[in-house]
Amino acid sequence: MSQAQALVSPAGFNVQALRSSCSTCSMHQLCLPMGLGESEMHKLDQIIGRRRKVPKDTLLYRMDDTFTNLYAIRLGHFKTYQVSQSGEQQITGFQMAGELLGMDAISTDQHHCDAMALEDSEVCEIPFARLEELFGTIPTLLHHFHRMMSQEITREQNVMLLLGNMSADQRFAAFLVNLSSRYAARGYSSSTFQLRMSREEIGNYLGLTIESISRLLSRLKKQGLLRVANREIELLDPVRLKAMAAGTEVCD
Amino acid sequence: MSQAQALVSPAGFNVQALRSSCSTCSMHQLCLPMGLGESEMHKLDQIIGRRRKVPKDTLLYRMDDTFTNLYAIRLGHFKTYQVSQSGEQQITGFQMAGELLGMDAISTDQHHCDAMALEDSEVCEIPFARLEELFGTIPTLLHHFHRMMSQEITREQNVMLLLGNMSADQRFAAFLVNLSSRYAARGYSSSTFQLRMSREEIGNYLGLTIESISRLLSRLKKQGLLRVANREIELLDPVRLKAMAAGTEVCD
DNA sequence: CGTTCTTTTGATGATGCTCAACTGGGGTGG
DNA sequence: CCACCCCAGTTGAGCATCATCAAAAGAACG
Repeated sequence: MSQAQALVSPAGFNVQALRSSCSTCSMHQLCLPMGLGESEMHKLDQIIGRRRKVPKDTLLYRMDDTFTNLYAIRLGHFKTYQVSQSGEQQITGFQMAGELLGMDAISTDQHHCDAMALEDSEVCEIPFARLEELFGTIPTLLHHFHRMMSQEITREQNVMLLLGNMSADQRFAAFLVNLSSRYAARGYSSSTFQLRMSREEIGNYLGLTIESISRLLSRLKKQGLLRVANREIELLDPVRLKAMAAGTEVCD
Repeated sequence: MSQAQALVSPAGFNVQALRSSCSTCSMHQLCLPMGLGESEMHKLDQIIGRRRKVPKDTLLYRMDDTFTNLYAIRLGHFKTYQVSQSGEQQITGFQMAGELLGMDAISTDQHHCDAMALEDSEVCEIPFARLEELFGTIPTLLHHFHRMMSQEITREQNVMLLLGNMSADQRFAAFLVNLSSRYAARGYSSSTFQLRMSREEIGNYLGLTIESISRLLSRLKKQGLLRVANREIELLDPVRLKAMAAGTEVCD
């Protein structure tokens, strides 16, 4: 029975339906199997474990858990955060469909952060040991995996730049522009989208307080750069917003 | 002619002498060849290009350079920094012997930052394409490479934590403690070492100004936590310093 | 031994934080 | 269906931390 059939099985719920299949996944051009041929993608499918649902506010993994799987986000949004020695949490990233979770755990075989679903989500479990075996036979896969790890490194460097020497205005504008482009890459609107995270979470990520985020939103709204209704956001002037992130446009 | 012979060749300067050899390198237990056997290390030696000298204040590579090599630091210290759109630079890391430079460039085949020597240094050029070929035959090497990339990711996450919600005191203490442990791992004193970077560079890295760093140094000196003479540093009370980094000990 | 660059120290000020009160939307129970 | 509550978010006032500006002192270099 093919997986496509399984997915429409009249039985409704079906264990087979929970098996992941890269070829039928809308994210496969952004995710690990990018650039693979049919047969290679099939090999990858073989090692990918179950598809796992992660309800909102639930942990996918937790700091110090032993590392066995990477997770590809199939659906939904996550946040990853570290907890400092003094108990403060620092959000290190917001991840969306097509992105890979858990790469920071390879170095010590222990996860270095918590990963929590911001909404009901689904991930594909990828046993890392078996993935490494596959690398030997599919160089394309290996190369793309390296690109994804490298991309994570540069993403974090950009956040360091943001936290290290950008003003509150710039940080927030950069944050919105970043979200916008990631939604665009997924075929969604680059101008209208829902924030999946609270103001507090945005503030934490950007090294600011919830009050600052709230004020920032109000000001950008007043300046006609945004339309805001709760977590629904519309970017009215992406060009000026980018200029603001770059520090060209001063927000007054 | 063996490489060991080449190194002591009476001819003095000698092209062979500039060939790298992992087995004779004091850093090989920290660096890429960690855990490799004799023959595997030899294979790695085969692909490693020349050993390259990088004089102080010289760029090893520059942002937007096309990526062909990773670099293993054999000797010396480097800084990597990004330049923001507004022209500000943000130092993203200080690297020392045994560490790998250039991993952020894999994702786009272009370097994403500048790498500059903080003192006269030497690196081993590692052609990445050939390294990837080797991965197919030496799984241990591949696995360790993944660990090194992953380690870079967690390192950066720690910096995000530092920049995102630590006070100036905590940042600076964490910085010193980090240097200390890295020197310890290399067999140097964990309490006495030379800062290879200027106060300005420290400040830039930590998201602070040079004046703040200077004041911080003066205060820690007055409190008896440090001895400072120019760039020579002695940590007099590592325990309290760690407590300060953790936010337990308040610096008054 | 002068020149230049880095560092130190002091005085002042702005950005973003803290604390506090208020608003509004969504869910729940009467 | 409405009233109420609760939580997330908003707004305001005052304040702290760290930045900025300025000047002097000290190291490094030729």
